[in-house]
Amino acid sequence: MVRAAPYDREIALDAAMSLFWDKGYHATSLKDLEATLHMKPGSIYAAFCSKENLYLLSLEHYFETARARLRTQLLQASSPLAGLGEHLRSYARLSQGDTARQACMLTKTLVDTRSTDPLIAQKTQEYLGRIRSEFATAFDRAKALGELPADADSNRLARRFQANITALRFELHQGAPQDEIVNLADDMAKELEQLRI
Amino acid sequence: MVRAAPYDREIALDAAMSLFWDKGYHATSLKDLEATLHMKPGSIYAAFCSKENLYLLSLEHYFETARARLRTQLLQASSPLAGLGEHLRSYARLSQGDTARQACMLTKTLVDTRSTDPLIAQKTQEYLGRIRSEFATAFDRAKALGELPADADSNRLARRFQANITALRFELHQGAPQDEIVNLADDMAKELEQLRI
DNA sequence: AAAAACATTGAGTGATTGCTCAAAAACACC
DNA sequence: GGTGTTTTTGAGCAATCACTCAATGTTTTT
Repeated sequence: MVRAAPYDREIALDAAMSLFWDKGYHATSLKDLEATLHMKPGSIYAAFCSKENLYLLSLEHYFETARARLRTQLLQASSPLAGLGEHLRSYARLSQGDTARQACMLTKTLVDTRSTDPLIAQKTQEYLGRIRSEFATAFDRAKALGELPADADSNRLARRFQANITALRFELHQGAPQDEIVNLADDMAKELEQLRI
Repeated sequence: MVRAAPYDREIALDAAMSLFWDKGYHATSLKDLEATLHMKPGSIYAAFCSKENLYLLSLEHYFETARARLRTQLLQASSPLAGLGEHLRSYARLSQGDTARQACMLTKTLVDTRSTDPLIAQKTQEYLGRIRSEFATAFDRAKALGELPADADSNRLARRFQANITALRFELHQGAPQDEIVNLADDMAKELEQLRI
């Protein structure tokens, strides 16, 4: 009998994340995970304790990745507002093929677990809040740099911005035609740029 | 043995809708349905064929109800744009308690079934499209009445409007504080009213 | 090279899944 | 009140669920 290569925690976690992101918590079975992670049930439980815990770890992995991507995107931009606008429009450029990855995993998770898995739902709310505060920080920087009026409400703008992204990504997930997605992202980006002065 | 009262199809369907809306398709078991509908498995299958079919019927019931509510709301308003604005703000007035009913069932369904139940997902997309065309019709009426410029793009506005509602309801579902919800609805409504001329 | 420590295996656990169907109960008609 | 139809019942089906563990294989330590 050939022994499988020792599992790589990072690779396994990334694969689990993809699967969960695609199918959701409840619709993903251990059989699915065994196949995707190339691990037997015993190994999965030795490494990750439970399906719920594996989901929590996958979710954390998603959050860390998403936040890192956002931060580099904001740092590379010519200004905070430009960075946020670029972030918005970058979703409109996503390939239409990869339907599973188009809606935010945090959004999908909250919908899937809000009334069945308090622990997962709570963690998800926390992550959403932390992403939102990244947006708020960007708006704060915009104020400090004179891109926004000094009396702008960063938290309110952050909530509005996050709501826009949620909606845009849901439209992607829904399968809206590419040109309508681009229009939608344009409308949202214009709204953002109108704040500038 | 006491025989149960003959089931009332409308009442049962409404109860099923509530349960599915709350827990989602995958997380709802037949045991749950039996308890909620006060029906034994045999009766459920005699009346509704399968869990999937019961879900489809519940979804249809949701759609009909939601559309009817929207239509009366639009008819009662002083103008199309005013009606749409009122529709938006009415979500912000929803009680914070009823977390399950705050996100749109169509939204939740699509997230839950997109990559596992093509039939349900497809029907959901259809219903979302039909709601969107209700919005588009309202924007058309606004144009006809001179509330909007003649060159306004009704379909584009409808998509944007629906995206806003999706986002607003998700924030409700997420548990955002009441005052922030009101602010968000205000931002969206103002955006709508800025179109007027 | 032997022993101790660790990782992986996969058949198998009891519970639960969506669902069936023969029997029984309630109804409609005469 | 008897007969035939319709509806409801609930024990129980095969399949699947999340999960366990003794056995086995692979390293590390000595």
